[in-house]
Amino acid sequence: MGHHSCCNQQKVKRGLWSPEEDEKLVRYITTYGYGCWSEVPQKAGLQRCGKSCRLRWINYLRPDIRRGRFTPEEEKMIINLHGAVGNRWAHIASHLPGRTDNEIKNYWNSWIKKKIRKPSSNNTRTNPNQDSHFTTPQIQFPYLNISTKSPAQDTLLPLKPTTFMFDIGPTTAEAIDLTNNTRIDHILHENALLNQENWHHHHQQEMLQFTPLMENLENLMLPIDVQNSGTGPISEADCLQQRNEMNEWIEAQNSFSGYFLWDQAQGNIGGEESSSLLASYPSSL
DNA sequence: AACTTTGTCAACCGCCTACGT
DNA sequence: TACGTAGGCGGTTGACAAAGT
Repeated sequence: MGHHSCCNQQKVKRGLWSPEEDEKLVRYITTYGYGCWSEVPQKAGLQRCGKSCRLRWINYLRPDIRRGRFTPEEEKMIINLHGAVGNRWAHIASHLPGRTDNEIKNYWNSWIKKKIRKPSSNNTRTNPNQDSHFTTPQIQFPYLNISTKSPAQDTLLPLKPTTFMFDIGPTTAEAIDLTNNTRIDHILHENALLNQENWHHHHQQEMLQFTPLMENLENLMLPIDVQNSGTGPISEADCLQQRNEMNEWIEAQNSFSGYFLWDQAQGNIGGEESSSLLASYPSSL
């Protein structure tokens, strides 16, 4: 009773892992890989449940894990992403190579505790909302409410209006080189794949990574949204077109001041269609 | 030095979803 | 369709260490 459903067997060990157990798990995984975690304990000679093995591997033993303090860049990333997507730790972790959801969650929770304990002392931010639950500044741009679908359409159509979903991916923001089209290619390609297979998992976070000249944004966004709204998965050709339009637009700009987290789904939660710009990084608004 | 409080973080719990039967 | 299982996820716990008294 009280034991996890996967761990019903009598002699299942729990608690901290010993170095011997770690060694067994590492040896097994590096030799045979992991297809089915529930088989791993028996095959690796461990008195653990598969879930425990999985967790130990993912959070501690896998070779590409990154340990130690978060860098300032990582901290910024966490704060901004949390402002956009909330407690979706796995999602946030996917943007920080080598970091685990657990680690980020722990970091965030202890950071929150510190902030609560020391309210507003050494707080350099200007937005008073941030101390409540550390959202990034919420700035509404009503003229960018471009979704025109009804809630019914929302459930019927597999594809939300796309806007541009610029997911910064596994690299840090600094790695984005706007003079280099390769990065843009990658992002748009990722966008295409997501729209075909996985859109609903990612729709909450959309990034606009260009200068916030709103009239230009509006000009740019509207046609593309209309074009792709409810028409099914975006093709590679559409992505190429998006890229070309975007490149033209980028070239027309004189400066780049950051990227922006764009949460189009937010308004849909309450049944009201709206979009909001949630955060900017690294520039301030 | 002894004890208490606070902080950190690995690991667990229970819920959820996907998938197979 | 209903059910069972595996794995992914976020919330939470608790062991241990560090800091404070």
